[in-house]
Amino acid sequence: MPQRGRPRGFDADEALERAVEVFWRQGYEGASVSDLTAAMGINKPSLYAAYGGKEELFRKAVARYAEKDMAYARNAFAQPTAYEVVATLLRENVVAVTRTDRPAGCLSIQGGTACSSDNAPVAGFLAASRLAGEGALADRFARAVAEGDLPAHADPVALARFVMIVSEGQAVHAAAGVSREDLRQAAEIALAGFAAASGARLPEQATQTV
Amino acid sequence: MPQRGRPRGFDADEALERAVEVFWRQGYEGASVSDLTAAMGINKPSLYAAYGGKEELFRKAVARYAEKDMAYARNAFAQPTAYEVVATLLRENVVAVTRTDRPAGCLSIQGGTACSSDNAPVAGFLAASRLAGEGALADRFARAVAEGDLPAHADPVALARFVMIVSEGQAVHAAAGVSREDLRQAAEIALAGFAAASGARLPEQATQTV
DNA sequence: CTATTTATGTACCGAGCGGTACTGATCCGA
DNA sequence: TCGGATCAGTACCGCTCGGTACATAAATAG
Repeated sequence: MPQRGRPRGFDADEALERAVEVFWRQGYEGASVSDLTAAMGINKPSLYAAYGGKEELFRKAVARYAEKDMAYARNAFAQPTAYEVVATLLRENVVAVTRTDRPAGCLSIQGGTACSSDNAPVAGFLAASRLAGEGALADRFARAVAEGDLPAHADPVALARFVMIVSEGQAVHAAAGVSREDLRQAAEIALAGFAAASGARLPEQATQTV
Repeated sequence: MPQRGRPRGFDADEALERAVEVFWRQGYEGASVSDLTAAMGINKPSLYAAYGGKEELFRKAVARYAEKDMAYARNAFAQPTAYEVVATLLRENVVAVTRTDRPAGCLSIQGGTACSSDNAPVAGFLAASRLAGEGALADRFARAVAEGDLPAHADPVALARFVMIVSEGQAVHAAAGVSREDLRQAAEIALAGFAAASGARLPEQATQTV
């Protein structure tokens, strides 16, 4: 179907990308519509016509973030063993939250853990999406138990929770300015903890020490 | 020195306590001055006269929070061994971020990890205070190395970072509504990781498994 | 008593918020 | 070339923001 009417004067996908960065840096409440339109290079009515409003734009931004900036997580899930899943997840998470071409931390947390009662749905939406990722990881660990890759007594849900907690802590730390190398050390300690607590089969020799 | 002029019609300390809860639940930016005065039971001019302004009130609220709600941390630091310091810290942190008589999570994170550029000092202040706690923990671990309680090759700074990362993740998770018991499991995994990675002397038998 | 000092409560300030009405500009199809 | 459709830009909406002026109430000092 050919286009009808005047064509859009900006790239909606690229403008959304700019919005991602503003929300990431300033949070949902800290990002004003004026901040957003300035970064996106458009006017307010264009924002409302193309995305529906501030909250809808935020949800679209989070979706884009999950697809582009969290791609490493899907890659991690595809690793053959639970240990390698966690190793990839934690190490790649450290890289993701400390990219120099991106705001520090993670949009899912920077977006807002707390907010005014008016915006409570936003914080709830972010929390739910984080917990959804945790559920997917638990499913992956359950598969590992079924495959004998994790021992039968391992608790997939508890292990997934631990890994996500570490990831979230890494993101908070990164937002505070902690360096990639410093976070890497912490990731290795967490990985050792995972190995010790889960009884996971290790790829090489022993757990690392700091 | 006797009082001069009309006496204050409210308890400044109790009102500050109410402000702590509002900031904790809604974050710095999400808490409007009207929200605060309503919860504190005072009018705006009283707030400005007694505390100086919104940002000053927030700083006083954080100070009060650190003194009252983080008392468990000072208790943890006084434990005799590094392992017990971490065990107390992580376990008590789980309790602190899931109190039913308090907002979920931790003011230091709920207060705001990201915010508008106008309020950047607030986020920076919170990040700095978290990292200060991490430094204190690193000092405690350094003492443990000196005392032979941690092996000489243990890295106090890296270990402290790991523990704080887990604490922050626990707070984020708690704010998302995860239960105390669920967080406890994660704390035990982290503790096992600390033991495995640090080579700390354990109080009893072996590391726990989930 | 009056004078002084401090707190309270109302009413208000300029500024910015999220969101929109309206006027033109720019494309398509007929 | 013209009509319908969609977008762009300005200018504005009501509302709330953080913060304050001002008049009044309640205490002490003399």
